[in-house]
Amino acid sequence: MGQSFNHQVYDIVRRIPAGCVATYGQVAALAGKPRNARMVGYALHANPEPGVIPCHRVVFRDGSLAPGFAFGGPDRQRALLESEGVVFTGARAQGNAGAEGLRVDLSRCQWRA
DNA sequence: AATGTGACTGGTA
DNA sequence: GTACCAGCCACAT
Repeated sequence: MGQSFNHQVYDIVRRIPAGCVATYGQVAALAGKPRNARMVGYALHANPEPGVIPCHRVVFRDGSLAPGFAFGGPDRQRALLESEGVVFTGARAQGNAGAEGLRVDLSRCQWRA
């Protein structure tokens, strides 16, 4: 049942509390596949229940956001997270989303199961 | 069945 | 500090 992983991802992301974020690798690990961080992103892209699954609370390991596939823009994602009380830092990240220039302060807002 | 791609990550330049 | 590259695993064509 390969769908289990997918379903697990949704279930895990769904229980991330507001004001906190989780990394793709973290969700993947909780789902039982620590190497499938990429698959997590893929699963969230499928997002069967938008509005129910807070995929905006899932970020890169460095705290940076997706380059441009999210909800209508990483700016939208950042606004949403800030609205929930997530703290951002004004530093740039790796070549992934440096254009956006902001990273979540994982030290303070990363979710713990 | 094989090749290419990717909402990732860690390591290196 | 940032930028780029290679490795990884599952899905799409």
